[in-house]
Amino acid sequence: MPELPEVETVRRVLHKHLPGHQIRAVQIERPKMLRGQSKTTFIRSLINQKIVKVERRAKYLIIRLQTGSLLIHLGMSGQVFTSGGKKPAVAAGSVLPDKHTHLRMRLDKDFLLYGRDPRMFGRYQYLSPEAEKDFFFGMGPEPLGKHFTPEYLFGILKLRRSSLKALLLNQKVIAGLGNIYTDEALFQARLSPFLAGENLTRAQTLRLHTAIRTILKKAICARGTSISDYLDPRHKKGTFQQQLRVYGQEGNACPACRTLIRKTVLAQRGTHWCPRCQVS
DNA sequence: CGTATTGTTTTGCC
DNA sequence: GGGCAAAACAATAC
Repeated sequence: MPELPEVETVRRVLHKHLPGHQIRAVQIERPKMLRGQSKTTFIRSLINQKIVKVERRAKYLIIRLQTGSLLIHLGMSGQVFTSGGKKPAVAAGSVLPDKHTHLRMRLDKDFLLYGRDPRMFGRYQYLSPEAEKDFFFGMGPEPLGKHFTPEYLFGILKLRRSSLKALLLNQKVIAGLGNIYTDEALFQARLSPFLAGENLTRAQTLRLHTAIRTILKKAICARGTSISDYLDPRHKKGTFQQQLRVYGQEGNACPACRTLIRKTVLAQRGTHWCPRCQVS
């Protein structure tokens, strides 16, 4: 379930290894992953291009090329694996590429890059320099960036009647939060996920702003959350699952007050909260 | 075999 | 025309 911290972890690993490499061959096994873009256009756009750097916007990986970029969204179960020199892309005991490996790229110096996605909720896409401007238009600020201020958050929540849960998941409000970090941030801020944005006080907004940034920074430090299948490009698990306080903790005691953590559906998502700590 | 899982896009209502 | 909610969509594990 890659959200901002997982995608950022993947970005950092890729950025360490990929820049300077040239793309020699591209295979795409499941054209559906291209979301309508033609396979030939995709391959023709990538081939012989040199990778300049690897960036991230929201939950999107941007592998920047000399001309345009390769955009990767990991969806729910997406993984990117690389290997270079003597290091295999294949973890000991695993079989790669397998039937879920939809993207295979050979770079120079026998460097490999695989895209794997069992549920195929993710996407691979080539973006021309012009297309990229439109693609991210209207997306909310990066929560760890300078545009995400308490004033911005207060201003945008004030206008909205939706629940905090729905608003934090809305990428036009804030970019990069998913289900796990939304629930964790609301718990840390001691705010009910049911609370409407417009009812938030300045003090509560400040708490939420701090909580979002703190949780994301901690999760990046922990290299993300590996609950079911998330792995970084070198097959390394994250460790933030050890620090989850509400997500997946239904029926367990709240770490702050020992009340049992509850779970319900809100904004069409599984939502975890402490009914005592998160009352308003 | 129905249910749960999630992020993005689409649809239709107000 | 924008906010909002719900559905659609992608596919698998259990």
